[in-house]
Amino acid sequence: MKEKLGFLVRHAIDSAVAAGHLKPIDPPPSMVLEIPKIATHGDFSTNIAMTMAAPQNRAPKEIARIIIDHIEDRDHLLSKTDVAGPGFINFFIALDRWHEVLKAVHQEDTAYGTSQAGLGKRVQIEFLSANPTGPLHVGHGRCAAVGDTLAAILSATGYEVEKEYYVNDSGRQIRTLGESVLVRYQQLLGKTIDLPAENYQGSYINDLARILLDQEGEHLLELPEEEAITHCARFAAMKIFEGIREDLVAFGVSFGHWFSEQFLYDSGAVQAVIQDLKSRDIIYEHDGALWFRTKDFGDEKDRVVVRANGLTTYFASDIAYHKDKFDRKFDRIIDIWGADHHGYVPRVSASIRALGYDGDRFQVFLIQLVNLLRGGKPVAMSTRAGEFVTLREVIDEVGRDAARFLFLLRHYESPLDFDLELAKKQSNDNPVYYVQYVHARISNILKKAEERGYKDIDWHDDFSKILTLPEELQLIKLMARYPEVVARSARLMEPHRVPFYMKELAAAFHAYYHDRNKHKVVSDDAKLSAARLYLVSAIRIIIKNGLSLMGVSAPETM
RNA sequence: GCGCCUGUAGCUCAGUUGGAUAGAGCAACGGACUUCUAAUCCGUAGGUCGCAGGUUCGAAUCCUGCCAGGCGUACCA
Repeated sequence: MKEKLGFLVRHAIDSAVAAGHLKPIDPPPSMVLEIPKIATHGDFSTNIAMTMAAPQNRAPKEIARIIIDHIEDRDHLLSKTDVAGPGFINFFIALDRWHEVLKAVHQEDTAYGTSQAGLGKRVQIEFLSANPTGPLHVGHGRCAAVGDTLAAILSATGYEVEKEYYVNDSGRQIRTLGESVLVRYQQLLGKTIDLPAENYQGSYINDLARILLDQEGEHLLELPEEEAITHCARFAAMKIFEGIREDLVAFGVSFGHWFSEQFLYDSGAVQAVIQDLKSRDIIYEHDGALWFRTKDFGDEKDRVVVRANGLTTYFASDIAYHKDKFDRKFDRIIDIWGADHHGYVPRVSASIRALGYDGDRFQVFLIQLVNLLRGGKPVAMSTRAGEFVTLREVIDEVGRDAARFLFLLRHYESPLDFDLELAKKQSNDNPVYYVQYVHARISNILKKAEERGYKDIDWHDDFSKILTLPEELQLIKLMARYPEVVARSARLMEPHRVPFYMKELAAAFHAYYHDRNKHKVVSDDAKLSAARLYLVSAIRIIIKNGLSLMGVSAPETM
């Protein structure tokens, strides 16, 4: 709808210029068409006459009038056009043109809302990538929900999307994990050793030690310490990783690729990239360590890649990792990190530029932290002390649908308060059910309608003459906006726009549904019933599509 | 100190790339179930958009400086 109108206006400006009524414009003015807040200002409005006023050296209202005079509305899209305020042009869409939206929704069905902006482009989105040193917690849940939904939204706008999880299965934190498990293992066998404070303290370490003991017996005691630690580390990381994968299944998140950090070492990729950069003097030696000249590429200082003790830093493998991503030829590479990693962005960007890649293709989105509450009171969380609420506990307690919806309901740049009590409530506080209820209600209407003989209703041109109530028109206009909501959500990488739109559509439907005396969907009037059934089933399609982007189910009954 | 994020109704938050009269939900108050599902709806009330300047036809939105909160600022991950 908006595109058609945009075409009309651009065409009008061109013909006004051709007729000599306006000066040629270079570059052509950017078109902002928007839906006014106030209904009496029309279905769409544009400020284009005002932005053209200065370069044209004419009054905005005068320009607006000229543009309107040159609109050639051959398809009778518009019922009225006028100039208002300081120079807005307000457009009123002809009533019967709106109803075609319903036809489009039904025809496109699960594809309604998809678009082509990303067609032919490959995007990789890496998210979550939690270390296999402990179970997923609530904060991970937010990253998972946001990443997964962004992937779905990008996919809906035509991109070929690859979701990847980077597994930090190497390095110091894995060794620490091994040490922690070994100590607990030894304790189980009666040895009196304390768990060092820098080790992982969580009770899941005890559980892992117990499983290890049950499965393999006491033989680890006889191994040299290094070997025992390595063995424990492998065992624990594998077990924890299995758990993470199970949690992700329960949360409805899937990855196309799992990328191992260890692989970057085993394949020699890390050493190779270090050698290469060293030969180009981008990596240099100082105080016995190897430093990357990140400062020359926008970071505030140079960063260590290999420490004086010979161990590589996390940054070293990340350089090789991002090189690998670029070598896989994606048009866009997106990293989604927790906001506590934001200080890390400049050095990774620096390394990408230092390697000669196009830094514009790389974007990092930082997800702000989650504050877990219960009944308004903060729940203490500390990974190191092992006090945290796991994602699994949240899924078990509030359900996957509620958890995902609530994680998505906030702009990712805002910290999120996640209240467990609120998430469980089946009331107005909890928008998940509010939206899902629409799907259930409409499903029920369709079931009832079928019992009365209304089935598989097709579009009929009469519908535009039947569905004329203001509420019905309002619903249709709302439905017309859906594709743009998805497109905008993808363009701005802001998934929260989808649930907000869903709430709005749900509210409009509930209000419509509730006034049954005025507009009951299924009645004795066959034509009216058919038209309204067509209307509500279109709403159901959009609700289902939107929820599907969020990974939230659309129940038939509640 | 420096960097990133945030600041809008009592609370939790939206706000269409700078538009016309500031928007929801919750909480509060008053109403609606003989119904296609009340997990719903209708109404009332609630605002110095953190503060101060600036940019222009026009600012919650952009710029500058403050104030407050969160996070970060390792030869940690």
